[in-house]
Parts: sequence; structure tokens; C-alpha cells
Amino acid sequence: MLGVTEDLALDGRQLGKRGAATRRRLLDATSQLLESRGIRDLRVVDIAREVGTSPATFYQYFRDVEEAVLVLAAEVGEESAPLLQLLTGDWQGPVGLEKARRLVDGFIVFWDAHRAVLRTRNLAAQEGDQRFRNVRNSSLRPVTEALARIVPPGELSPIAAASALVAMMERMAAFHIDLESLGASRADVVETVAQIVHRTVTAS
Amino acid sequence: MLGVTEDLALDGRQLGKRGAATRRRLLDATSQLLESRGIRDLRVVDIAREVGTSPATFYQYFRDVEEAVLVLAAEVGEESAPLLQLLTGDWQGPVGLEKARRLVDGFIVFWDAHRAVLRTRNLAAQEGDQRFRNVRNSSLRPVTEALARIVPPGELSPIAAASALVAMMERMAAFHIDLESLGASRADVVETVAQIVHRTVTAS
DNA sequence: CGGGAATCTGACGCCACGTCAGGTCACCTG
DNA sequence: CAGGTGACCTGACGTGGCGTCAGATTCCCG
Repeated sequence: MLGVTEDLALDGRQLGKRGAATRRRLLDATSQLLESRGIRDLRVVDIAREVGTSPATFYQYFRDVEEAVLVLAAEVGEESAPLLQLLTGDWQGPVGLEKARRLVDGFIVFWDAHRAVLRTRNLAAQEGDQRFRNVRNSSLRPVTEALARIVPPGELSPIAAASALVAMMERMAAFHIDLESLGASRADVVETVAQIVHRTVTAS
Repeated sequence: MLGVTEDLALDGRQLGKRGAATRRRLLDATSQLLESRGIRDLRVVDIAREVGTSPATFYQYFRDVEEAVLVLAAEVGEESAPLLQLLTGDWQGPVGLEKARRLVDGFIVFWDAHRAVLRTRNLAAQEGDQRFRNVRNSSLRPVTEALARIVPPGELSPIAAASALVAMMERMAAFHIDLESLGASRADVVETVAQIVHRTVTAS
């Protein structure tokens, strides 16, 4: 689907143990370097040096830096799956509110763990890159759809409401650190966003 | 504040009529090209060719492509000011709901008019560029603060709630076109987001 | 131990960047 | 209107990362 598999190099040859290890080290270096700079300033030569290999080696496994980040984004995206377990059953009352808190908290933990890759994924998706859009959708669509199933149809469009809530949660997860300087603690953010989610989902 | 003035070239000389016109044409070309590609693929040589001048001329006015986009972002950011007029008075009841609708609609109109520049502004801000963060904050902080003043303190942190709502509105304005293919029309988005905003602002 | 596949890399042509010296243009002044 | 001053423009160039390829090296298996 991504045009990138785990088992083949770009020239089509089978990947052995050594090749797989090199590929992994290149990915890890890419992920690490992405935390200290934007993708625009991430040079193949830097990644190669970090791994202790030559730039030409990088091109054995990835077409360009973007493609390496795409692989990372696909890997990371799957870690949002556990959030789906919260989006089941009855969301009315205090039990639902607690689920909302855990959902919001889960978003923040997810983002804190993979901030650099997720930021870059959304950036590329927003710039129109279809591959990154697909990866982003694969990660968020199940959450959005599960949430939409919980929103009662009425004045609100379930799809629009679920999309809006996911957008809000994702954005707050991405930004919550900046809010501290404005006087909103992490706990404030979780509680407030959870309240908005819960009220939207349970209101008539 | 931006380290970029309207009256001086980068070498410090005074800008005359011809220089100001060239600078403006470079900015317009940058804005236009930004609509068909991401900033990563926007070359100085393309902007120069579009204007019918040489790359060296570009560097008379801007340090790099990013700086030209920064100027555009600062210009565009000021157009969000009219939204502040809606964030006054009483937001209870149907009058408040109508204000919410206009606020959400205003966000969407704003984004539809300046999608490329706003997208790039947020992208650079998210990547940590402080200059773009400042420009983004200058545009959104007044809206966020005005909204926070309307949210009654209680279970919700006004600051967190206002930030979350602004995040939601901005994101929906950026994404609403993609939602059409999921079955949520522009009208659905406006109404649904307006409802969420209104309910959050008026609930106990 | 031989051989073939997998893996790595030095070397290279290409292109955009960003600078600078020097040329051109516009306006003002006498 | 001639001359000159400063604003404006650009051709030419050094730099550095990109992406490729041929050939060298390493690994693994029979």
C-alpha cells in the first residue's frame, strides 16, 4: 500500500539480516534527528553519518528522507489502536466522562511519545502528500468513525462532530506543552477537553 | 518585531518606488506558487522566473523563501481581526448560537481565502520556528483571549477551553473540504462546530 | 574453501543556493 | 539637458547536498 515493504531493498533484492539491521538503524537515526530539527533541514548525509555509513547506503533502502519518515509514520500510527477500546459501550454519565478523560489522556501520551514523527506526518499530509494522508487517515479514521457511532444524530452531524472532536484532541495533544505558559496545566487540558468531548457526545 | 520592514532592503538601503514594486511582485509570486506546491519545493529560481527577474534580485529583499512567506503570513494574519467583533456581549441563547455560527463561518472564509499561506505558517510554527509562532500567536491570541473571557469559570478552565475551541475551529476550517467526501457538507460543519462552541461557552 | 548473492562506498555529474562585483536605470540638481 | 548619485539589477561563481553507478567488500551456504 505504501509502496514500501519490509523485505525488499529499492533495487528489488531480498533483504538479509544485515540489510534489515542497517535499514532499522537508518530509521532510528531519522527518528532521532527529526526531534532536533524539521524535515526540511534533515539531510541524508546527516542520517548516514549518524549511523556511521555513507549516503549511498541510505539510497539502498529509501528513495529520499521523506520516504523514511513515511515508514516511521506508518509504524507509529498503529499505536493509536488501543484508543479504540475506550470508544465502546455506553458513554452516558460519569462512566462516559471517565472514558473521555482516558481518551484525551491517551492522545496526549501518544503525542508525547512520538511528537516529532507525528508532527512531520501531519505537516506532509497538510501539504498535500497523498502517501502521508493515507497514513494519517489509517491512524485516525478508526477513531473518528468509532466516535461518530457514539454521537447521537440530531442537531449535530455525527461525522462532523467526531471529526471536530478528533481535530481538537489531536491539536491539544500537539500543543498542550505551550499552554502551560498560559496557565493551563496538563490536568486542566485533560479535564477541559474531556468535558467538551463528553458533553458533545451525550447532549441531545 | 519581525526583523523585516517595509522600507529597507536587506543591505539597509532605502526602498524607492521601483524597489517596493519589485518586492511586492516577489511576494505575490511567492503566494501564488505556494498554492500549487509546498514550501519545500518552492525554489527561489521559480519565484524569480515568475516575476521575470533574476534569483539575485530576490536576495535583495528576502534572506530566503521562508522569510518571504513570513511577511505574507504577517500580512494575512491581520485579517482575522474582524472576528473579534463577534466575541463580545452576551452569548446565551439563540443570539449566542448565531454568533457562534458566524464565528465558525468566519474562520472558514478566512482559511479559504488564504489557505496556502496559513497552512505554511502553521507548518513552520509547528516545526519550532519562533518567528512563525509569533505571527501565528499575534493572529490567534486575541481571538483565544476574547473567547476565554466568555467561558464561565467552573469545571472548565477558560484558557484551556478557549484554546481547544480555537484549535477545533482552525482545524475544521483547514480540513472542511476533505470532510465533504465523508458526507459532511460545509453547512454541516458550520452548524456542528458552532453548536459545540456555543454549548461549551454557555454550559454551567 | 569457493562462489554467488547481499551489502557497502568512492567518485561523479547535476542543480539550487547565496554572494559579489560591476553594470544599468531613475531621478535630481545645477 | 548634462552629469552624477544612489537605487536597482544581474552574470558569474564557489559551495554543498542530491542521487547514481560501477566496483569493492562482506556474508553465507554448499
